[in-house]
Amino acid sequence: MKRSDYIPKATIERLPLYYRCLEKISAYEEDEVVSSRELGERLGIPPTQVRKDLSYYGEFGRRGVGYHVEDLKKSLAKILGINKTWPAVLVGAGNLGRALVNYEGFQKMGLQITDVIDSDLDKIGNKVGDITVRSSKDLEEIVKTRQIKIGIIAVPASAAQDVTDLLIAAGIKSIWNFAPTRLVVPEGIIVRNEDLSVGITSLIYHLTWKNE
Amino acid sequence: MKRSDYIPKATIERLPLYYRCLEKISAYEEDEVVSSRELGERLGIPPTQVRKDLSYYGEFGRRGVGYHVEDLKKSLAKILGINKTWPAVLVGAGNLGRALVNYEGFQKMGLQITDVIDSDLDKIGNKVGDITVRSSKDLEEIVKTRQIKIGIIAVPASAAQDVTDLLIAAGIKSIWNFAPTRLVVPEGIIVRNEDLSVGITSLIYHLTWKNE
DNA sequence: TGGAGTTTGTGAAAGTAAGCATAAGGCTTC
DNA sequence: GAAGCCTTATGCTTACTTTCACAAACTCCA
Repeated sequence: MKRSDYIPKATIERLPLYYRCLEKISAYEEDEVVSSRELGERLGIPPTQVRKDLSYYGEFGRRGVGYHVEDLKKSLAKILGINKTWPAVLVGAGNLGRALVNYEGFQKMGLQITDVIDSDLDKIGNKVGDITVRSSKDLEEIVKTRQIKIGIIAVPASAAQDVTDLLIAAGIKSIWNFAPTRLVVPEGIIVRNEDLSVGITSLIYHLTWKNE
Repeated sequence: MKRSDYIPKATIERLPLYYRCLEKISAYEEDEVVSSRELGERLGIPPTQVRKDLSYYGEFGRRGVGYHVEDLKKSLAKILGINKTWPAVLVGAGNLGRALVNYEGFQKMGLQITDVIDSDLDKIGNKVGDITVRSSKDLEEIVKTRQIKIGIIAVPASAAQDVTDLLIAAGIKSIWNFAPTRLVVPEGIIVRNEDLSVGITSLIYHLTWKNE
């Protein structure tokens, strides 16, 4: 697949939006074709931006016509790597952990949380959705047998670095971190921080300064 | 308070990180002063970036010395608007809603979820943390009496627009949206989307393309 | 007091991302 | 099959963000 040498980070953040929008169109509309204008309107993104983003990966549209919904959806799935299912292990069976396990939207994006780990002896053995909570002693075996590459951290900030080290020792390649702290990881490990406090703080900031 | 005419969006996203880092230093270290170099190192941000970000709002440091931890913390709290407490109403008492209510980190950032709304009759009357779930019929009264400006949407995408309209009708000024959909709102209403699927998809993308 | 060593604040330069303008292809109608 | 109207793809321009470079201010020590 074509792929330009340099692709803006912001473009990569928009691709999932395009994908999800196409899925919606595919499910609820009978249009076979969609224009960059319409796609953009639905997402609040200028049409030139939509086209430029897609152009980094090839020519998916037909001039004078638009983009074929199903084809573009498939292409985007392949670009994003969500044309296959990625098993993942989640650490932390608290409220947030349970919310993540039960969140329906992830399945569609290729994420499948297959295992849940917690250090709390009271929680081990309990069910979270269909999954039985296990001890971190089992982590390495779980990662190996399922060939898991993604670890999800949903523990308090104070425990996050220890969990990170455990995950990496077990062979994890990438970490989705919900703890509000910066993780130290070896070269080559991908970390994505999902810091909810930043979101609310930036909202409060805008509320505070709105009329000045 | 000084504030430059134009401030990069990215700067505003970093301010909460500085604030939280200062809080940690203030709580666990005895240093009274911190340099932009150290602050940056702890967060993985270049020191010049730290200084530039702060400089949009004034001169907080002393040359040759650094920044006084407590003073800078106070200044940032004021800049971010988190020197006061912001009451908020959350709609959607599902797993995610419960996780948000019980998340400890928000309190420190000025957010206090005071009320929870759900349309599910089975959930109304139940407790989420210390809060009793109420019907959307009570929304307007809740918002008025508590002078709530922030609404949090933790319902499925299909219900999100209806909830948005309700919140705005009740007098809400800003929305923190966890539903994976774009909300249509009148001029002047602030919306912040917290789209978890984007995070995991971008992680999978990087995992997919890592070695090419 | 003065010189060496720090560290901030900021204008200027470099690097990144978005938006514009236009060429090229495609459909429809007469 | 040609004119008119769409829509994509993309080089170029404009706008935004980060990084650099250095003056200014402070500390410490001889």
